[in-house]
Amino acid sequence: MNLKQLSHMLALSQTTVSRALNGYPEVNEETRRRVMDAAKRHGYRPNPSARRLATGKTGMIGYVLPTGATVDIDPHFVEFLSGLGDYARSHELDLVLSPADADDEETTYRRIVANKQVDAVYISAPRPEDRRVALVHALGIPFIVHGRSEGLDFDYPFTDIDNEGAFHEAARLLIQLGHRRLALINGDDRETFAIHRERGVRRALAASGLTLGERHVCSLTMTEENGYRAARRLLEESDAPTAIACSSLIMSLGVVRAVRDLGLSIPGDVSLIAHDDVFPWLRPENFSVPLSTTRSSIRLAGARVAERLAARISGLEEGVRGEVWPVDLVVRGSVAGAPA
Amino acid sequence: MNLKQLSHMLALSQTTVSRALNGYPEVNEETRRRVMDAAKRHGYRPNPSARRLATGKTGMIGYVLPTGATVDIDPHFVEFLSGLGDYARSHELDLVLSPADADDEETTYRRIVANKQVDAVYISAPRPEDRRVALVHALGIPFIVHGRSEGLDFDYPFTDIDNEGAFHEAARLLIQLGHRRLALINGDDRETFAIHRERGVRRALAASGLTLGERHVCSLTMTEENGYRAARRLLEESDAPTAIACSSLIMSLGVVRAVRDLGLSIPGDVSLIAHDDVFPWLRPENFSVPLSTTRSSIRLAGARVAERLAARISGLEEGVRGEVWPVDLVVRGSVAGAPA
DNA sequence: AGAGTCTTCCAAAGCGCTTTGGCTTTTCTG
DNA sequence: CAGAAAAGCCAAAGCGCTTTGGAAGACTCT
Repeated sequence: MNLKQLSHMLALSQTTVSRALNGYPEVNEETRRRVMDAAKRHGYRPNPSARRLATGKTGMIGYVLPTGATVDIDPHFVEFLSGLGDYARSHELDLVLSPADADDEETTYRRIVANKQVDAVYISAPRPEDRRVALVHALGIPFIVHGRSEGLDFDYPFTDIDNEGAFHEAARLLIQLGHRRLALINGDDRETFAIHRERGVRRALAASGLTLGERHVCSLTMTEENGYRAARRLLEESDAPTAIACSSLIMSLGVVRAVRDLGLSIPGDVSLIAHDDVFPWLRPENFSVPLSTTRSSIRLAGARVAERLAARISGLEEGVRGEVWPVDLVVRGSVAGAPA
Repeated sequence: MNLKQLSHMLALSQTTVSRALNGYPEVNEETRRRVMDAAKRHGYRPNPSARRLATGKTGMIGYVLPTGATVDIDPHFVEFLSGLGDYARSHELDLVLSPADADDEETTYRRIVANKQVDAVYISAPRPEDRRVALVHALGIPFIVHGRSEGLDFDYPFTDIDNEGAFHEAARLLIQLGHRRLALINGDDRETFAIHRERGVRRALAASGLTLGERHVCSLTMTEENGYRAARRLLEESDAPTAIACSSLIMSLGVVRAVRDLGLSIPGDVSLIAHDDVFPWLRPENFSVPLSTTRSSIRLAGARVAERLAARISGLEEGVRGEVWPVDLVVRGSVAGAPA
């Protein structure tokens, strides 16, 4: 059932039927009702391919997915996706993942924009002076950044959490508990979130006249193994830290294992606070020693990004407002006063 | 730059240019070269929206993503996606995720097929008599099932691993080591993979005149917490198992924690074998006691599914061949002879 | 009543591609 | 060398929708 058939059986022109269906004002309410009715009764659904050729609108939001034999997709992605998908569904939006060579995402961005394959895109895991952000900005497609870049000479819309604030608070708590030697086991510090977290820790330390030793900050992809290695290296040093802030729950699994392997204990010998993106399958309260966390649901962020993308597509949101969500500090058993 | 312009500047008809570009035979090789050349030089890329309206081909593969406030996307998904994306990229395929109400995926399948939004779909986590499989089969869109259904009155193409064989081997090893009371901590047993795994364990036990006690098999979503609960319940019973087979690495984190909480040890008091889908961020050899596993890369499966989808789209693969991959049994420190 | 203004609808021109059917020209065949 | 077959190209008709530019009729106003 296409528009032609429908309009023919209504003895109306395609124009009128199309307009009736799309809510244009220049059609009699009585007529509109008739059209709507017939459309529903015959299960008419406009062909999206035709519509997108005519309008350029696709009803899809895009994400460029870096791939490659050595490229691992962040497990956080799936949680973000849960939120994004949940919102997208309610607005009849689909998500298209365009796989790209991780070393050349630009080509893919250009392609999906030039081909009008999606109405908007989002960008995740941004870095300072992120080229993708600059690119989509230049290309003029609606977009939202999940996270923040830095050092760009223009403003752009983003949704981020207060990584600096979160880690500042975490560090401040540890310092208040008497810790003097803190360490940070961070994610990839080419990404802004990691930079902000480090900044937060440093700021808290500085406020008490302390510093973050150069060897006391690690930047690694967030795997259990890397958490283990980092913790092990840190704790075997002569000036081992008495408290660790860790950027991910997965890494802290490794940290906990390292602590145990070294015959140390949490929080007796070392306090631990990690960032929790809220996974349904791994919860900080269930760690052998319940883990203190800075918590922010990445799933909620996904839903929010979808919401803003939808708003931008339909013109309801304009401007370049960046929003920064506060992060909860949840204190559990893994922190205690510094050992004597 | 569109076809019209290009053909005009080549002084050829759109027909000829289109055919030259798409490799049709009825065009002079010399002409084809000229066309190809000009196309490249001017960076001509056919508009996909127009192409899909004309041909019905979209260059996209689809996946219906169950969503909802209480629905969690399986963390395995992201690894599968890595493989799928990696292959898809090399074939210029995009992946479209269509979020659906988890209680009504059918509507979404019908929509994406009716609208010709994708060239093929894949289905994951199938159940016996899976309605989605029956549906896409009936709708006639090319598809591959990742995993297997059961009890369907038609054949269909799938890529699965030998779950039954894997858990049969695992259980057989444990039995050979003298274990008599095995337990299975399984995933959701409404899904075929879990049924097959249980079947494998039972078959191995039966071969030695043993059985799987009713209370010795748990079926839960695969979270750390559920692994803990299940293990704890099992090990606190009077006829506690001396060996556990576990369906996921994440769950076994909880199992290990439970064992430790109860003052028991692996493998002294209880042997443990888990299934490993191969996550980059959590590796069985790094467990405090290196974990024996049945191993199969879900990422490879993703790539294979993409490969088969691409083949089916281009007509290179036909028929309903199901393929079943063997699974490695990797023995590490977590298994030992049964305690006296 | 005539002019002007709405209201309501329509015909037709796109959107940019593929493909059918046919028309020349060239090449082969007996 | 005539006739048939093959090669190479083209015009135009879709694909199914939106949107432009009217037009016809109804209504208002002076």
